[in-house]
Amino acid sequence: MGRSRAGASTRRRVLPRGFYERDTLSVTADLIGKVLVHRTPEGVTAGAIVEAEAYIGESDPACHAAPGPTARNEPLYGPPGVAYVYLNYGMHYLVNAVTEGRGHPAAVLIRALEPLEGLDLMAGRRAGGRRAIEAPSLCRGPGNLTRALGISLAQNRLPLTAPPLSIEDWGMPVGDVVWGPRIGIRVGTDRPWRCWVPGHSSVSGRRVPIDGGRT
DNA sequence: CGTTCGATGCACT
DNA sequence: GTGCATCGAACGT
Repeated sequence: MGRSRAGASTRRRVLPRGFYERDTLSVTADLIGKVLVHRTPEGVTAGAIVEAEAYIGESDPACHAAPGPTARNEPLYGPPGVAYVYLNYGMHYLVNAVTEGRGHPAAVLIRALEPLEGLDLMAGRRAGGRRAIEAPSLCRGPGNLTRALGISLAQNRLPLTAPPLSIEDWGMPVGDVVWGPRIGIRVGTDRPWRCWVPGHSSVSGRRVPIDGGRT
């Protein structure tokens, strides 16, 4: 047993299906600090979740289950612990973790990661002939993180409880999280179901809450 | 700083 | 045909 790294725990536990088989707001909060990992032939990319949103049930107008069962949202009605990926605005893939189960369609949208592993690969996938992307921006925003990790419709319905796509506990220290309204949606903005690490440089949207940001 | 707006594919009405 | 769970360039203040 090589104790490889100094400091942080080296134990890496893949979250089991039972983790997701709970009320969605609890899962959302508990996903903060967990690590989304994608293992591909190109290499491994991974990042700690620092921002997520809950979408809960057919009564949530912003949830894809709002219209009832359709071809696209079918994964929401399936077992929890599965990836729900879809194409938005014709160009961005968004990844969710399906929760609850038992015919109760709900999911957590992963909105931002703190890059931990495979930063060069992320940068290569993000590159678009523009200037170099700073590390905190590589996985800032739901469309950006899927691109950085190489997640597309090919990963839709994959279990998150085993490679190649998994969410793991790497023993990352987690401080306080805060809640606020979900962003980027036209309906259901009244529900404070967005959860994030306050002040984190990889969180999307306006990251300086109230006090005014200094410097 | 701030806001506006085009890109681009497809699920759903 | 309409409208997105987005992003970033372009422009205004």
